[in-house]
Amino acid sequence: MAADKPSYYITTPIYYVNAKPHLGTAYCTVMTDVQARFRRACGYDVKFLTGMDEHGEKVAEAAEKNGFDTPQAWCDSMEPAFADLWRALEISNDDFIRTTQPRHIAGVQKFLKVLLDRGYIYKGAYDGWYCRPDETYFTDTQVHHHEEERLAAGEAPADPAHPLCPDCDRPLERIQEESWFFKLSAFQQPLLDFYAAHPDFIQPETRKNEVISFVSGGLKDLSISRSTFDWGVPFPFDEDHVAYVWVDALINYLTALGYGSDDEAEFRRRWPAQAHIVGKDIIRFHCVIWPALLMAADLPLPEKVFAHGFLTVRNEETGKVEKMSKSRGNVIAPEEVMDLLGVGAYRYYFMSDVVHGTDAPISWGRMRQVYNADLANSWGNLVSRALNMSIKYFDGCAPARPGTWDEATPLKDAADGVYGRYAAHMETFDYQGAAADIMQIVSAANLYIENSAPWALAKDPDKAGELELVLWNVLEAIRIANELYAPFMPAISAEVRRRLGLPAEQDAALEELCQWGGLAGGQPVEKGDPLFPRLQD
RNA sequence: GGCGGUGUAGCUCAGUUGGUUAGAGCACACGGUUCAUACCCGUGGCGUCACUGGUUCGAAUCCAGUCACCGCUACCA
Repeated sequence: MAADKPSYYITTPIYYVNAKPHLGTAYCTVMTDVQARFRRACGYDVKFLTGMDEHGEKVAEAAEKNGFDTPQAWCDSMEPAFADLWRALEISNDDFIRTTQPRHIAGVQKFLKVLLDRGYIYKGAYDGWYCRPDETYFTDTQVHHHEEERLAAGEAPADPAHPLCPDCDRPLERIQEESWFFKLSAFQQPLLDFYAAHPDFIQPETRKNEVISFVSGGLKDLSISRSTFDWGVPFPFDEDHVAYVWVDALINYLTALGYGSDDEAEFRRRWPAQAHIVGKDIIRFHCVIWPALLMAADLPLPEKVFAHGFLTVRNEETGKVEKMSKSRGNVIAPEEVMDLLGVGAYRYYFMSDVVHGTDAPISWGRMRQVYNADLANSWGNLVSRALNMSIKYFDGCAPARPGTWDEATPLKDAADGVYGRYAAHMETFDYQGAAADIMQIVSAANLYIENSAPWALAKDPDKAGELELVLWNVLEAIRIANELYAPFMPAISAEVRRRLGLPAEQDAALEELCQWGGLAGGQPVEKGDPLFPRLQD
């Protein structure tokens, strides 16, 4: 926890406890992990937070339905599903917050008190439609409009006493209840001003436009308490009410830093967060409600909200792109992908072959292509052929760094400046671009081997110096590419480092590690089994 | 209904303020090589740049309209 390093605080959403983590959850978490690992490599003091969202009526119901004595016991039983998958996917989160933890509850209560003291919440009455499963209120016009759409689509009219939820199509209830409201309406202009002053706050741009257009349309005060059930954080000043799950959930980003505890040092040091990674479906909460809540509490706003798109599936028979759904039977589970590709390639595929920020089609065929082309043929095979020649021609060792190491070669040219290009891509979550930057080195190395034909040099004793230079160049390029790959494929990179005879821990910052000439050479190396065995059709 | 986005080779995508024969990677075909995971290297074909019309000496790139898909939004403006 070096105090001299700048803090980099990055989060995933906290995932809803009732659903097991699926491909999309894993996608978001891996994306965040890659950034966290990249930032650590760059020398930041990173805190990477993920966790579980455990409150709400649906959770209480699920607990009962599944025969658990308490909602808490149900939540506890779900935790391993997340913990196990994250471990399997090499997720390097520094903390795992659960909204039922005392630290979180204390922080939420403090936050609510602050809002009350500052005059941003008030008690009112709500009269309208309520979707119990979604724990969400709807206005008459929203409900009416949805009904019109359904009728237009040829569906049967709903029971007027129970029209259907615009979100989930389940029956709504008419509810009159006392509720606490947050003065969201007071923040319309402050939010618009903030978006204008911080053009990078919401990315990608298209999401920013949506948010601005939504806020420009006017904001209504938000009901932030529920009194029809009690599985939630109690209002500290009104015990009949529990906090609306979203308000409860958003505050996790603060409570994980100790907000509301006896020691708020970490909170003061790390807040505001550098990045919240979220799915496009929850930008409203992260780009409107959350900033407004923070403004109301007089806290600084996060630097960036990055909204990724959804993974879709290309139907390989029809060629059409489909949403993943149980009814279509096209759901792909993370475990299935891991079984085919292994963890490193799993991460590499989703990070390098999908455009983050838009909906992105995936397919088994594409996975196999990317795996074979990039990982088996290009990267894995490069490592394999280089180590093999090194061992064969240099007695089991890497060649020593030649005196002319600093002279221009195609590989030195390819490596010079790669860090800058790569880092620029990584910082904007353009992992596809970053992966392409690395692949340029890999391709250059394969080409360089071909053109310098070390196997021919090895046959001529007079060419020993040249052979040494060539192979050292190749291994040095591999060393650098491998460091750049590390955020994508941590375990694979560690293994390549080991085979190269390099220390497991690198204490220099990534930029320094990518400087040409770092490989001293002379150390024993090991070929090992193929890193990415080629997939056969 | 309004606002916005997307539509470029079989696949995933680039195409800057309009300018020579439209690009990359993968896939495919052929040739070369052998250190390597039948790998790597080279060569090649592949596209009416969704459609129609317009502006221009010249448009994938600008304008209008049409179609398809997607997102946000909506009591009228």
